[in-house]
Amino acid sequence: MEAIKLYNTLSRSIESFSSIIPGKVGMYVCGPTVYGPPHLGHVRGPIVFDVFRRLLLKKGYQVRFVRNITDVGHLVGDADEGEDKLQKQARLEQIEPMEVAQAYTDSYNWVMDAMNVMRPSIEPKASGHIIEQIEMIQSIIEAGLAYESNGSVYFDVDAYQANHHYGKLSGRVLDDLMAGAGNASRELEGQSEKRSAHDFALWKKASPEHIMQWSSPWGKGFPGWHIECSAMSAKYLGSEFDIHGGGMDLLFPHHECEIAQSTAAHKHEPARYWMHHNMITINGQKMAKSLNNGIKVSELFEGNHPLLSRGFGPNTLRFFVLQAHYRSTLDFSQDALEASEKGLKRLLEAFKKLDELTPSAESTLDVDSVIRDLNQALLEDLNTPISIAQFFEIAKFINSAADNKAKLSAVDIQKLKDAVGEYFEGILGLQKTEQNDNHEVMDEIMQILIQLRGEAKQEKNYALSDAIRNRLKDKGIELMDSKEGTTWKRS
RNA sequence: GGUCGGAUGGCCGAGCGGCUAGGCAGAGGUCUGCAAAACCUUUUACACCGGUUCGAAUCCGGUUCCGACCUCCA
Repeated sequence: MEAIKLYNTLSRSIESFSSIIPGKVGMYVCGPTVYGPPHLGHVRGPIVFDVFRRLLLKKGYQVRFVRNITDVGHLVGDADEGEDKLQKQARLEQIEPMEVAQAYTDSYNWVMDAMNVMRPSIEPKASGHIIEQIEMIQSIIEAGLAYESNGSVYFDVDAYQANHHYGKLSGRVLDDLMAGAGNASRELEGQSEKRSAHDFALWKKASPEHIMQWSSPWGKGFPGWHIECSAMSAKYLGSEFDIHGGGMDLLFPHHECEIAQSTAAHKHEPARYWMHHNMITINGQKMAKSLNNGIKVSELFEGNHPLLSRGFGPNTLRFFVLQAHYRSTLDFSQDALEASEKGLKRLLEAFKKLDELTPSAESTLDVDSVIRDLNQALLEDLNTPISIAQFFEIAKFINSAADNKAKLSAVDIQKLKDAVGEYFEGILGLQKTEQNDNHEVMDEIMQILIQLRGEAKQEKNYALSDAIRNRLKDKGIELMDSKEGTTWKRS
């Protein structure tokens, strides 16, 4: 089996990957909190980890890929202290919290499907694993590393610190955290119940008006902010599994807390490799709700956003994401999207010619080395931009051969076809055809037809103008004339 | 304030000690009824100041900017 190298946040270095059980990989990725429509930031992680999963599969591993849905427990900012995000949204929309969660889960998965991200092997919901979370909290209490206080349960960081290193993943030092805590003006709810400011909640007591609450040994409440991932990863992948992935913004406190909780409950660390992808930025800043600079995926697809003059398809978005290395920030702009779209189009046009090439007796191009580099790049910490660069080499080969400026043998042509199938489609997960259900582009086309038909009408060439209208109608598009002009719609 | 990361040509983005990254845009050419596509050629780089080295975008030190995390976040 070829060696896969990946950057492990735990060691801050690139390591050779080896699985706990030979040939099998357990992978857990933090999924979305489903309280809002999917935005651009939701897109990068799933794509990156999807490519890594596909790489593992292609290299012969059996992979169990778990990605959770968080539908409970997270609190909103200080403006809405103590109120569950889902509850808040539900109140606004006058529907059940679970209905909100379901709707956003569906739209999230719709986006994932559109981007050709494989569905997880298991997609556990936090709300469906309350018992597991309670059990895990109990074992942490039994280990003497958590305490109950006024109906809530907190993780005792100081007690844990006696025998473990809280902060080993993120490189935090407890004293620094204290220094930082003094700086934070915001007073979190229940701070006085804690023995120490850096203790974090495993279970939170719910106020009576709190809709989402469950019975527990400590009274009615809801699980803490980090316990779900620990409980669900252990349930489906075992208390020790291979890879845990997520965004860099989750490194601290979320993943740090996961390590502490799991270690407290299971006496050993949960994951061997921690993978973190970097953020998508816009004008150099990450997209965040607090900055109000997020772009919804639907807005991107439709071009319905102040920063966009037109829409871009999901395949383009996936390509755009993979043109940057996953550990670098990726700056979003219309220009960057356009460059990706054009580049992708060039690749797809070249691939189409693959079937029409007339083979030569021998090749004048080194197909093997390009494919070798392509494979090597993916094995080296998932260097997708380099692997894509090799596909541009391949496109150049194909185009040159099509122009009779180079020769490719039948064997090499087949190798290129296989590379497109195995790597471009199989691992990078890119589609060979961009389904252009793009309203902006469609509308531009329609405006041209409408204008031509208008000119025909001016010349009283009604045979032609009617022919245009009738033939469009046959294709399911209706033209409607009015004083203000002609509009169109799908009938 | 603490911790960590980054500054690459008009834009996006690789590289991390010597060898063209790549894409988009720009320029010239070939082809072409015109366009487009394609092909060939080509212009713009490594924030700044020192140091190590035969050789540095790449290593070390300093400076200046920018960002992430410390709070829900992908």
